[in-house]
Amino acid sequence: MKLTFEKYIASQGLKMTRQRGLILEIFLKKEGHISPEELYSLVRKKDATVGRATVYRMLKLLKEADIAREVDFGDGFSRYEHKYGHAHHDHLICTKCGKTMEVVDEEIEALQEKLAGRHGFSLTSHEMDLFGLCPECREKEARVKRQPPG
Amino acid sequence: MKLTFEKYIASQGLKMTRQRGLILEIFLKKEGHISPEELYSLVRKKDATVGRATVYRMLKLLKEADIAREVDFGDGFSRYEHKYGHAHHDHLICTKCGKTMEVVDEEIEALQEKLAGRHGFSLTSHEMDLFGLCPECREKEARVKRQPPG
DNA sequence: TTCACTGCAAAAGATTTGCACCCTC
DNA sequence: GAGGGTGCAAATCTTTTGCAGTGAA
Repeated sequence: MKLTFEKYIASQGLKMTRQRGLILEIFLKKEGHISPEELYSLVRKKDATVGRATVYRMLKLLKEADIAREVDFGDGFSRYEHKYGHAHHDHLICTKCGKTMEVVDEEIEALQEKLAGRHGFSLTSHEMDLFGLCPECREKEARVKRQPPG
Repeated sequence: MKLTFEKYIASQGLKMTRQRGLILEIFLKKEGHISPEELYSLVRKKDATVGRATVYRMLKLLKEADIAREVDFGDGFSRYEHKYGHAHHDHLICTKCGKTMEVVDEEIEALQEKLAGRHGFSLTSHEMDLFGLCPECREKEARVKRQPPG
């Protein structure tokens, strides 16, 4: 993965730097998605001199190098996840506690292709986010109903 | 639809105003999605005294009244669409020309429920955006390949 | 008459950019 | 040594908010 990035960097006539190495390392360690701000704060813990702009610029680069994927839960800020050991997947998002799960359903994937095909589209990517209540929050909800406060 | 809004307004102890009437009217006329800025500029054409904040506040209200749905294509700004004659649907988006189509596939909808259920989630909503090339852009693409410029 | 509503301008919050200096290659 | 990279602060861009005046019920 690091190699992939170095190859990309070289192919574009760009340069490898201490900052890029550090950001990449931390980004790859993080499973699931991470916001630029979270990443920035993790990076700062290791090296407080790195600037916020560098993190943003690096994320853009990672996307171009096809190492990161940008996801958007529509809550006002972006998130990124690396593709290492992470094939494409969709998200189950709890609207109460914010927990997310990565899921894939091959049947759905296939139907998406068919659906697009029926309209003459050729698909390059998709994003599917399913919002609802996670098991824990459903349980809590049920408990509240049984015994209302007050 | 206008009635639905008026009912909602009344039920919340809010008031109907000239601005709200105008924004609602223009919003309902627009098929497909519209960004706050677009809506604002359409409204200004009819009444140049309406403020941008009023449009934003109205969109929030329309969402609460369950008349509008917010969609997010992850390009940095929000979009809204009304539900009048618009059942739930997903989107096919051309990454080249930006054209969008509304689509629904009952089979996919059903599988989404099943998928969520397998993980103990109860769904309240979802967003599915399929990105790719529309028929026209595919055709153009193919033509370019056959006869490269230069 | 009472509050909700409005426009404006300022504020907020995420992301980008201009610039002078730094450091790979 | 050349040219890309960096940090910082300022700039952008979308959306929200505070406020004093306005208007619906």
